[in-house]
Amino acid sequence: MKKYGLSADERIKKKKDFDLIFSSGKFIFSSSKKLKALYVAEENKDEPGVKIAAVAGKKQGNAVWRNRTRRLIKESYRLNKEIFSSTCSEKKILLKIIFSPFSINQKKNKELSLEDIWSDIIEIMTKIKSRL
RNA sequence: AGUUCAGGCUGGGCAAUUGCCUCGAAGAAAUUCGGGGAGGAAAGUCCGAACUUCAUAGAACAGGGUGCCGGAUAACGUCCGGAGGCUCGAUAUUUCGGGUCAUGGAUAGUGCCACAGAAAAUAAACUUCCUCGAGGGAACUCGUGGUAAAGGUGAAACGGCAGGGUAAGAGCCUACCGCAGAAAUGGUAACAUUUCUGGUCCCGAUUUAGUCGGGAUCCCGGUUUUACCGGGACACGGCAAACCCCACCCGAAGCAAGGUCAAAUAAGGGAACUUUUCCGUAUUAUGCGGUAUAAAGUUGUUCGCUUUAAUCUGUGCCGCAAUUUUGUGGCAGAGAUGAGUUCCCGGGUAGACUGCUGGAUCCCGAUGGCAACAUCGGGACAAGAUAAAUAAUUGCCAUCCCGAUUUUAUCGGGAAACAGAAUUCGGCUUAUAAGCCUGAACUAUUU
RNA sequence: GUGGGCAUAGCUCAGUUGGUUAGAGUAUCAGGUUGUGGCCCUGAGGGUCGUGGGUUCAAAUCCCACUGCCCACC
Repeated sequence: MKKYGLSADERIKKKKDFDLIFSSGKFIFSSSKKLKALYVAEENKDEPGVKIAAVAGKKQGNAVWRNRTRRLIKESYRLNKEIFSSTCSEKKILLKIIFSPFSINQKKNKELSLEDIWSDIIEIMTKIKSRL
C-alpha cells in the first residue's frame, strides 16, 4: 500500500456501506464548524484498515464547487492518512468515515484552497483516533 | 477617439513532485513501464433524430404540434435565400442601410368588444334635416312620406376628401386616393408593375329627380364555338397568442431502454429416499390404551407439555366363519395419492458484464451553388467514469491593473469569467472575465 | 431521464370566461377611548402582481423565453 496513495480499496464504493453509516454512524464536527464527519468502527480481523468518502450536499453549491471541495478533502486526507495506519491494524478494526462540508458553501467561500481544509481534517482525524 | 448595445472568434502556455481513472505490454502476485484523460456552452431539458424494446392486417377518431414563399437537411419549431408589414437612421421625396415580425382563414360557423356614445355589427330605432297636409297671429305642434348627410363619444362608427347635384340628401355623378375583381407582363412561388372595371334603348314598380327589378343590342372573358355560360363593383369593423376551420406532421416508452451471467426467494416441473418399534385388548372398523423413538411448536436453557408419524388398491401365504362363489383377521411384499427431506431444472432479485464509444465524426483541398449545403480526393482517431476519474502544490514565461524607480525598461503587489461529460448526434435558449473582429446608436474634439 | 405545480402589501392568502379604484385578515403608523397599558373603535401609508418580450383598444389574467422554490414517477 502506498504511503500517500488513495486507491479504490480505501474508498467507500457500495451503497450498503453508505446506508449503514448514515443510519448508525456518529457525528463529529471540527472546532471551526467548517466540516463534519460520520464514522463507524467495526471489528474485522481479515481486512483491517480505513475507508473514507467525501460528500457534498446539493444545496451547498453547483457541480464545480462540490467536485472541488470533495477533491480537496480527499487530497488532505491522503497526505495525512498515516495518523490511522498503525492503530487500525493493531486493534483489528475496519473504520469507515464520510466527510462533508458543514458551514461553508459556494456563496461564502467561492474560492476554496487546500489551506482552508487542511487543519480541520487533521483535527477530526485525531478526535476519531482518541475515541477508538 | 471614447461609451453603450448586438453578433462572432479565442477561452493562457511550459516544467517538476505527489495522486486518481482507463487502455496496452511485462509479471505467479504485489507492482513496474508506456499511451490517453472535460466544454463552447459539457448547463437548461425547449425541439428534432439515431438506437432499443413493446404493439403491429390496415385505416380512422381523439389528442398534440407547425403555419408568407422557395430551397437545404436523416429530421426539425433549425439554417439559407427571397417577399410583405412595422420601426429606427441617413438622404431629401424616393431610395439606401440597420433592427424586428406565431406573417394561413374573420364571406364556414359560434362567441366577445367594458366605460362613453343615438348606435359596437342583419345596419335599424332615436334626435336633427326636408316635402306635403291640418291647426295656429307666430314660435311651434300633430299626421303622412323622403333621406341616411349631421349627432364628437370611443381603441374602433359601415370608404376618405373636393366639386357637381338636390326640397333635403346620398358613389347619385365626376377627379384623385384606398379597397376589391379580372387580364397582361416579370417571377418556380410568395408577390410586384401596368391596364380595365364602359355605352345605348325599352318595359314595370315607386317617384320631384334619382334609384330598384326585368329585357334587348354592342363590348370583354371562358367553353362542348351558327350556340351556351359568366361579367361590368364600393359589399363584407376588430379579435383566431377566444372556440374553431383549412393544409401538413406525429404509434408508445426510454440506456434505470435492451441483452448475457447469476448468490437469495415464491409458484411450477422432474428424480431419489423416508413415511417407525414393542406390548395389551377388541372385532362392525388398519380401532382403542400404554411405551419407546423421530420431527415440529412452546422456553433464555433443560425437564415438562401439545401435535404429527396418514390414506387407498391389488397379489401371495396362514387362521376363523360359511354352501364352493365369498366375508373377515394376521403376516409378507408391491403399487398409487398425500406429506417430509435432498438434488436438478425453471425463475430471475442483490450483484457483475455488456450496450459504451469509429460517428449523419473531425481537419485540409478541389468542384457545383448567391447561400445553407452537396459531391469527390487526401489525412486523423480524439474521455468513457458509475457514491461517479480527469486533481493538488510549486516555479518560470506571456495578458491586464496599481505603486515606485526611472525614461521605456526594471522591481514589488494583485487580478484572470461562466462553468464539469454520464447512450450518441443536429439545433435552439441561457451564462460568460480579458483580448480581438464586424455593425448600429450616442457623446466629445478637429477639419 | 420524464411529468406536474407555485411566485400578488413586512407575513398569510383572495382576485385569472381579459375590462378601467388589485382586495381581505394580520403587522406598522396616527387619532379616539382609559389615570396608564392592553382589548376595542376610526383612519392612513405600504404593490415595477417573480424577470424580460409579444398578442390586444386594454394583460395580475392569454402566448413565448428565463429565474427561484416545491412535488411525483421509473
